[in-house]
Amino acid sequence: MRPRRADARRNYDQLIAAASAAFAREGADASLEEIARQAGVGSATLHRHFPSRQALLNAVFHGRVEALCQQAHELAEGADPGPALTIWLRALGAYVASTRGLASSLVPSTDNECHHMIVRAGDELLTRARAADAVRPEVSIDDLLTLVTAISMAVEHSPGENGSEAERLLGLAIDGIHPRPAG
Amino acid sequence: MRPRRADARRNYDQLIAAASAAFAREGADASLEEIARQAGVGSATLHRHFPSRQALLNAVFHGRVEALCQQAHELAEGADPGPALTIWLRALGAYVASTRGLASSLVPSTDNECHHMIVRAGDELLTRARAADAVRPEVSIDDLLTLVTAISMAVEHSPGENGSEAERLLGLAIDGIHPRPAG
DNA sequence: CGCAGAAACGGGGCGGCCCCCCGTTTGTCG
DNA sequence: CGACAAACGGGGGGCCGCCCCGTTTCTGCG
Repeated sequence: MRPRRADARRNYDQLIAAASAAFAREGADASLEEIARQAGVGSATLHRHFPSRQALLNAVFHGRVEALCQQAHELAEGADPGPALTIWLRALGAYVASTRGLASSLVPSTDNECHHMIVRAGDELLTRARAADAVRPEVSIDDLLTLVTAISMAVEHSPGENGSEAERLLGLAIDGIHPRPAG
Repeated sequence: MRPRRADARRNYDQLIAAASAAFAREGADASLEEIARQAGVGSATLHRHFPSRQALLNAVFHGRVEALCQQAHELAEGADPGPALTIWLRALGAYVASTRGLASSLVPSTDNECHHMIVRAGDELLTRARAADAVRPEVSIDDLLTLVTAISMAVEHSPGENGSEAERLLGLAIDGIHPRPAG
C-alpha cells in the first residue's frame, strides 16, 4: 500500500495530509490539482499514487473507517443487540455527517475497501439484532448504509447547521427499521 | 419565461428537449456543451436562456413537478390525512427515483421555483396529517423532502436495479415519521 | 564507496468543461 | 421595406483531470 522508496513515501504522506485538509475544507470534490499543489508535488505524482479520486478518498479516511469498525466490534460484544445496532448507527451517522467527504468513501463501488470494512462490521451488529427480533427481517446492511450516507451527503450540501438536521433525519429513519409494534 | 421572438422560442424548446434527454441518459450533471450541441445551438445560447444548470433543470422538470403538486392537492381534498401523506410521499419517491435528474431540481436553493412548489404542496398534506396526530409533531416538510431526495439520489447513483431499493428505503423512513406507538 | 538499473518525479500537452465577450445575423414592427 | 432591438454563436480564457515521457533520485550490489 505505502511505497517502499523514501521519497515516494514522503510524497505519499504529504498528499494524504493535503487531501485530508482539502476534503475537510471543500468536500469530496475538491480539486486534485490543488491538492497536489498544496502537497508540493506534481499532479502526475498524485495520479501515480492514487489512480482515482476514490482511491485517494479511501486512503484518507481508511483510519477513521477502521475506528468506526472497531467501535462496532466492541458494541457487538457488550450491549444488547437491539440498542447496540441503533447506538452504532447513530454514532456512525453523526460522525459521517460531521466529516466532509467521508460519506463519499463509503459508497459501494468496485474494490472499495472502506465500504467492505464498514459492511462487515455493521453486518455483525445487524445479524445479532435480527436474531433478537429487534429489527425487521427484510432490512439489509446495505439498506442501512445507504440511508446513513444518503442523509449525510444531503445534509452536507445544505447551507446552514447540519449536525442537528442529520440527527433528526437519522432518528426518523432508524425508528423505521424496527418491527412495527401494532398493525 | 418563454422568449417572445420566434427563433428564440424555437431554440428554447430544442434546448429543453435535448436537456430532458441528456438528463434522463446521464443524470443531472450531463454536459451542458453537449446539450447545446444536440439542440443545434451554440453554448452561449444555452447560457443566455438558462443562466445556471439549476435553471435548466427547473425548466425541464417544471411540468412534472406541477403534476406532483396537483396530485398532492387532490389527495389533500379526498382521503384521510394520515394515509394521504404517506401515499403521496411514496408516489413522490417512486417517481423521483425513477426520473434521473429530477431530485436535483428539488434541492432547496435560492429562487428554486420547483422546490417552493413541492414544499407548498407537501406542507398542505403534512399540516393535515399533523392535525390528525398521524405524524410526529417535530417532523417538517423540509425533513420529508430531504429524505425523499436523499434516498432518490443515493439510489440513482447505485448500479443495478433502483426502483425496488428506493421503495424499500423510503418505506423504512416513512414508517419512522409516525408517532411511536409504544415507548 | 560508487555505479548501474530501477523507481519515482513532474513539466507540459491534450481534451473537455463552463462561462462570457462581442461582432454578426435575424426577426419584428412601424 | 427598412431600422433597431433582440438573439445568435464562434471562439477565447481559465480550470480541470489525465497521461506521456524525458529527467532526476534512490538503493542495493559488487
